[in-house]
Amino acid sequence: MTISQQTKRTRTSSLGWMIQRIGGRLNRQMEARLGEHGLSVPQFAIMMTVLERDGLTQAEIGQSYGMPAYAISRAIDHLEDTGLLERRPHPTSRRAHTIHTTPAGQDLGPTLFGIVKDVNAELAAPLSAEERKTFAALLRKIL
Amino acid sequence: MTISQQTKRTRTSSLGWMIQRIGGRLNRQMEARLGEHGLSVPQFAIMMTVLERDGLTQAEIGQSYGMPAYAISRAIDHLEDTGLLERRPHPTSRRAHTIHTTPAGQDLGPTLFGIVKDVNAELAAPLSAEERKTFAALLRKIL
DNA sequence: CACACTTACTTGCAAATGCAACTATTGATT
DNA sequence: AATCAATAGTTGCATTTGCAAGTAAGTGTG
Repeated sequence: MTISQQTKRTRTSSLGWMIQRIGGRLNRQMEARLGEHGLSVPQFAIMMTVLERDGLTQAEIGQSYGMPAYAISRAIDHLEDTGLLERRPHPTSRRAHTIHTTPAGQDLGPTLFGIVKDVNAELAAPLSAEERKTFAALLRKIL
Repeated sequence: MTISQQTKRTRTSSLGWMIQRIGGRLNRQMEARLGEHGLSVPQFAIMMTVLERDGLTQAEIGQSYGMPAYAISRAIDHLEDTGLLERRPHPTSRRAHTIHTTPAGQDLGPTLFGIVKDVNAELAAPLSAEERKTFAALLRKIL
């Protein structure tokens, strides 16, 4: 087999390659939609985490999304600047902060859910209801 | 339903969210493995494309991977510096280049295939042979 | 309580990225 | 042939990212 054929085979049969391409497309779509509200994808991820559970520390947010501490730190800087989140002193530890949504942050929730819903609908469009269930189950196994 | 529950639901039931997380993990694994050979993920993608078909123009490479022209331009700068690829004048157009592997670039092929194979094996590990086929078919539909 | 060790978070700096503007061709229109 | 638009590729500049080092606070051990 030639190198060319082998490469093509490696690429077209690779689960990872396909996931990366789909992920890239997804990312661009999310960036486009979130950009309208001045949010980046990492900022959005943090917003979702804090909307789900108010009062987490930065370290806890990082763990829940697999994001390095410095990225959390800087993303929250921005989110505080734009008034969507706020840092408050941790009740028992003086070095930690707890992170809370502001009213404006709360208000943004439904918009964010809507974006996720739209992007997912577009993603899943080529699949039947049955296939979507199967696909979700397989993703959950891998995750 | 509270905002918290709604957020959790949005996150855990979202195909896109899961794909993003898997994609991120995949990316970190590839970065770690490729880093040993001084390659970034985009550089790797270009190497694979050129190994598959020698003599493409930069624009063609960009289309085949959905990468903007400036990224191709700069990635090839690096790949030329490290001696894996080379630009040659296009036979009919004086503004385009054709991109070719050097002997060193050819030699790297098998290593790259090996990395893709390893990372994919790890990714697919939680799935049975049957499930892998199903998963690949579903990914192909969405791609 | 002094010591080293870990944890929580921040920040300086270098490299990577994205956008928009740029040069140089080529193609299309008249 | 002269003009205008589109294409191929590059580059300056601002923002983002990642690493490594920094500060400050908490933990554990003798």
